[in-house]
Amino acid sequence: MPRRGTKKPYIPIDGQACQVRDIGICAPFSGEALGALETFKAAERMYAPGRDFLVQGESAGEFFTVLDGWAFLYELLEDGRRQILDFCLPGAFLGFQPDLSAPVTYSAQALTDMSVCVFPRSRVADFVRQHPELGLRMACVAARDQYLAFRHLSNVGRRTARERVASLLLELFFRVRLHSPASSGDKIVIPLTQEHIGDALGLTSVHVNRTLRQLREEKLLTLKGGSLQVLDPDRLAEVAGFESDVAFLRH
Amino acid sequence: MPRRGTKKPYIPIDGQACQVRDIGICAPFSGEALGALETFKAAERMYAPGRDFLVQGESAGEFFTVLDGWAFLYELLEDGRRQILDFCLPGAFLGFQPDLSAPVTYSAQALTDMSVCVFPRSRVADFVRQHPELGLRMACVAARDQYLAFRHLSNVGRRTARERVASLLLELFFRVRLHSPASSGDKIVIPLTQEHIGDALGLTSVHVNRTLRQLREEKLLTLKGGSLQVLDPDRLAEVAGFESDVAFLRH
DNA sequence: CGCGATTTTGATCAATGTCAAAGGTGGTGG
DNA sequence: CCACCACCTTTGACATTGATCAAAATCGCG
Repeated sequence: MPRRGTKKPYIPIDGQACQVRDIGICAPFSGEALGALETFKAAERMYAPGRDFLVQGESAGEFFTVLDGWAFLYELLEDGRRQILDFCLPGAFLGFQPDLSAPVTYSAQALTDMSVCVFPRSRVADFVRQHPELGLRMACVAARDQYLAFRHLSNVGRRTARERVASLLLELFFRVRLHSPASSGDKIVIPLTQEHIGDALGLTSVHVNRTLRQLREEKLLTLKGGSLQVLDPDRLAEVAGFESDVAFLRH
Repeated sequence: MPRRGTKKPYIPIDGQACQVRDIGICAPFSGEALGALETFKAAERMYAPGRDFLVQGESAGEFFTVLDGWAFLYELLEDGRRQILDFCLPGAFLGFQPDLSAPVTYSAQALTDMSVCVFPRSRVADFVRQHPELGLRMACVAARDQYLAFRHLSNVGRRTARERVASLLLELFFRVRLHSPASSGDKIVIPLTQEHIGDALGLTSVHVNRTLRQLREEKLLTLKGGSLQVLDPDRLAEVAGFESDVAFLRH
């Protein structure tokens, strides 16, 4: 939803306008505050697919907003089992934690080429004191992320494989379409392997494969070569067990 | 850990000092700001066990800090399956969400008699503008809660029943002991049924029962009549798959 | 003492994991 | 342009975990 008809004061960043101004941590700012926020920002950076740009157990000293591309957060158990905690799309805010000097508790890996906006942890407290809006905004974003994490937990804890797969794919479908004005067809680009999907849902990739085949045979969706086509959103939503409201559209 | 040797300026609330001053949302405040915070607070309230004080789908208009007692957050699927999202102990902060007028996305139920501190959602934005510390504090608490939710997700998604049960009980064991100066023995009060445990871990209560029996037979713990005794914390931690660091002790 | 809720146990079943191997696919260097 | 390679997908046979159903034992409490 575009905010009131005001012309948004885009800040040129390295020569181009910020693409996530309206959905990221900076959304509530304008005018002078936006300029100040610009001084808070430490850098802009790019990562290649497969790159771990946050590593569980290491201290990071910075946090991020995703400007472009996909990433995911994950946790690794000692024996190699992996749980994907969240998929991060443009606008996502990650790496912030209460104890700013402590090691981070999860890893983050790029799925595609991506660019991020980097903020230094050290100055966040000072900056929030000067610009209270930012603290509130961070709390709000964190609350929304908590909601997503809770939904994710319900899926994994209390739904069947079929429901989980349908639910995840449909959620990503909506999240992607919401912020890419181009694609409003039934097809989106989704840079995940079946193993990613399994690791997000607490399933093996083999079982994800079988489940996808089933959904394909029922003409609900196609997932092939990084491209997801949702053939019957309504029926798929039913399978996923979504209630009528689609509150998560807010991302 | 007590903050520097300063005498903490306890606010008398309805005649008694706040028990969660150091761990709740109010921790960073003192002096005049603390007085202001007091004016932000709307009420103090008590709930009996079993009482749903937040209901999924309804608008609440307020959020809470737990002063005393236990509660849990949960989500209900249409067919009655329940996922417990989090157990709330004194100091927990719940009910805050980005869109302050939207319906809440989860329910909250008291497990014991409990008392909560109530804040009005409507005034939070104004209040944060006046007291930026609060925004930062809320963001920090939210970040910590996200960490707990992520751990929970990893447990449910990628661990066996045995590991999940060990992990949850050990975590609660530490969380309880951390804030109740009295109990430093190997026994804590834990007001959960096996069904609660199952609903938190994505298991049936029957299977929780069998798993508990196994752990009991291995002399790792006892859970009986609302009382948990941890007989061998080290071996239990091994079963739970905890890495050496016990970062969650921060709650 | 009796009742509802909870725990415990057994027998059986279904969902999902494991292991293994055969296709696909895209990218890279010769 | 082809061949090869790494990685991903697909499928089959079988194993295992945890679910389901059902009933008995126990507990807390009025």
